[in-house]
Amino acid sequence: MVKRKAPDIAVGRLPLYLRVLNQLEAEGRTTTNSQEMGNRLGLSSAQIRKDLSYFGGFGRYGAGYDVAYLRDQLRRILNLERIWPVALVGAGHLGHALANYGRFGESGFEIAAVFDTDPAKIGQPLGDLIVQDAARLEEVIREQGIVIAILAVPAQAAQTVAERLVAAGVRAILNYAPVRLQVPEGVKVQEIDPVARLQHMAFYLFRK
Amino acid sequence: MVKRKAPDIAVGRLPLYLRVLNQLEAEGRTTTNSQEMGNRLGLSSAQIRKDLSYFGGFGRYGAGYDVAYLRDQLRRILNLERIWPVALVGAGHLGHALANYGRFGESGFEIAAVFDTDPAKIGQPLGDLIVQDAARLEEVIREQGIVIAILAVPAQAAQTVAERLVAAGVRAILNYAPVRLQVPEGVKVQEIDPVARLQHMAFYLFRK
DNA sequence: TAGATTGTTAATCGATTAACAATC
DNA sequence: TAGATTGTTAATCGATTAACAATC
Repeated sequence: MVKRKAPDIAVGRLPLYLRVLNQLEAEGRTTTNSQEMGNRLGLSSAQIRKDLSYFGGFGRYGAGYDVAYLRDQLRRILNLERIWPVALVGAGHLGHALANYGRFGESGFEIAAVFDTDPAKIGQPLGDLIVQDAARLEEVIREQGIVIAILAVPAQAAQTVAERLVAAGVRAILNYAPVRLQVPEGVKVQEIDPVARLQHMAFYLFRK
Repeated sequence: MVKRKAPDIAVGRLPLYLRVLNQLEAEGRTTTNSQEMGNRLGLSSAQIRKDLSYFGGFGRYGAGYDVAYLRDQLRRILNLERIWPVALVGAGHLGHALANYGRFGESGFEIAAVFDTDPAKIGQPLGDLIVQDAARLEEVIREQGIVIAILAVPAQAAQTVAERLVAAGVRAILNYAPVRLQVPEGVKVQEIDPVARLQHMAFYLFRK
């Protein structure tokens, strides 16, 4: 039986499963099952079993899943067995929050370089790093073999910076600018737009 | 012909359409069409026309859409003709970035109160506001008639705070904590988890 | 009128769920 | 073995797209 390629939407849920497994482990739990994981995430148990089945069989019939084992498997599948160095572009308020975000390290990522164009910011410390001149973006990214970037620059600068990142070898961009980036085939982009999320929810609020 | 209720996934794209219309307007454009909007968002023109059709007919046959008119209609549909006061819980690095985020005001939202439990933070200024004791959460939220909150607290505090928010009248939560909140029917939650997004993209990166 | 683009229908595609045989 | 839960299939559900009549 040939296994169908996992749809992107299923891949996108794997990090949630990983998150739940980490939580379970922190609670001292050693086994779980698709029903319990589903409850914690508001998903059906069938969906969880189906998503996992794209990648293999990780459970034991009648007994569920070993928390540590499934967690390790998901980390392997998601390419998280190494620490990915990440370039952060933009050292404004958001850049500061991201540079100080404690969860990257334990999750497989590490901010390895921070850039800005503002002369007042260049040279200043940010977390463990020093803000570098964005003019040196390509150079530093190539030197450090960075393939993941976080874009925290103003909307009007985002597309240009994205193109420079891609030219320098970046293949995944977490984009905080409210712009749909145009990138070549093979480059992944995920957009984070809190305003769009708030507006989405506002639709359901009662008019007062 | 009875109009089918708009699916949530279509509602969630309306803010993107609104964003594009604002951009077009900033560029001085007065008309557009579904093809152009689709190009800018990486969506098909059919999808845009279909999404809009759940709410009415906003275009002109042969001529496309009037930018300002469609923008106004989307603002009306999304309940953005008023400024929604928003409670921000958590005055850490992320809270600071959010309190200083310039885009809320022009988008229909305004951070109206900031809370934290840390005595070192309570009383300190944050943007135009003063950080208040989280003990007074319910009181302030009720007083100000706040129904939208942004949760920027540590994961282990998130569920408890969410319950207090809901009890105080909040009906929409933008959740930055890496936890799937359990909330009653009728309360909307949107989760923002940059780590999950990075992990999603890491799946597609070449193993090195 | 000719040309263009909407709004809508129907077809297609893909994702979720229900159900259950497999199996520990 | 009895009980439990997986992994997988097939059915269902829902979203997207193609196509085109409507219409300015």
